[in-house]
Amino acid sequence: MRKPNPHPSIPAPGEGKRGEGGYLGYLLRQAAGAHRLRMDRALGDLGVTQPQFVTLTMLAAYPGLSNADLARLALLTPQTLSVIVANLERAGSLVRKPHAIHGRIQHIDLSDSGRTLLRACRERVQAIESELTAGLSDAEERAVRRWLVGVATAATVES
Amino acid sequence: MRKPNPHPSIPAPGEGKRGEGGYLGYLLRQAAGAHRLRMDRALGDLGVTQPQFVTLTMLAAYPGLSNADLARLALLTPQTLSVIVANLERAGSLVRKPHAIHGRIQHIDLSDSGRTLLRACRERVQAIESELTAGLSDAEERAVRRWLVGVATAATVES
DNA sequence: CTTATATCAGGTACACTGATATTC
DNA sequence: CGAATATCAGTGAACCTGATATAA
Repeated sequence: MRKPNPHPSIPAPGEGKRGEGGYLGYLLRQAAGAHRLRMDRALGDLGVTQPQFVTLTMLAAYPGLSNADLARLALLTPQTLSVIVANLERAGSLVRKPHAIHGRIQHIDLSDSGRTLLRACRERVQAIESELTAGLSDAEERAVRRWLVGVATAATVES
Repeated sequence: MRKPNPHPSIPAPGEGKRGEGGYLGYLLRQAAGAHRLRMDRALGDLGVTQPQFVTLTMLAAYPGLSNADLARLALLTPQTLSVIVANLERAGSLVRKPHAIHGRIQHIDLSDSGRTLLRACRERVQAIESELTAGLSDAEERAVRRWLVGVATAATVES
């Protein structure tokens, strides 16, 4: 039992009845977990988590989004995302404008320090990103992207 | 919240400088999150989470693994996995044999109810699995699998 | 002494449901 | 009233690091 796994190369259990490789969902989870780990390591000393990085990136691309908007984009509940936003606000990375003229909507924007922080994050993430695409042909990368988007949106459709 | 989401189609922010679609890691996280959500919904009333399902599946494929073994396979720390194992043990889905003859290794096996539970989980997961591969040609599925495995193992190699 | 195992202790971010208040 | 927003309260599984004890 000591070395049941000289190099698991991820066994991916599951009856490969009609297929070959076992659960695709298992591989998806495995890959996402590994990626999350690398991101945590890369961004850890900046005090930024993966969900926080996503949120910062969203806000950089679409300034002034509301909590609810962000939750929809991230496919999370507003309550969940409000925690992430609160943590980022506590760190001074973003600013909420209670303003909104009408409604109780709170528009959220990156602060200057938030923008600086995001730039620092991007530098580190770039290296990881490049490795993700390394070894993929253009056609393969397109297929992978299309598949990922499909999986992400499929869950959105039903409900 | 009923249908707040006509269909964002996941913007995937990130400067598409040299590429087109933005962060691949973002899409990966998005897809994994959506998949986790679907799994939670499908397995929720069985009281099983995705990590627990993975662990059960592992044990079915490789009975008698230790906590440390499982942690390595799942790319997690032993402490993290021990929590998952503890939850499964509390539910009576698995049995730990303090035995081990030598060492303090605790061999873990599915209980009868654990096996029954796993069967029930599989039925529900099958549907989700099929949807994952739907719309993929054989070549594309191979590419996706290869990519996922690569991403998962890349993090393993370094350290 | 070194390595691997298990486990205790502590901490945190994430993610959920449920209930409430506000505003259009 | 209905719909969308925000937010409070509570719960819990999953992650982590660090320290400890035991055994090969």
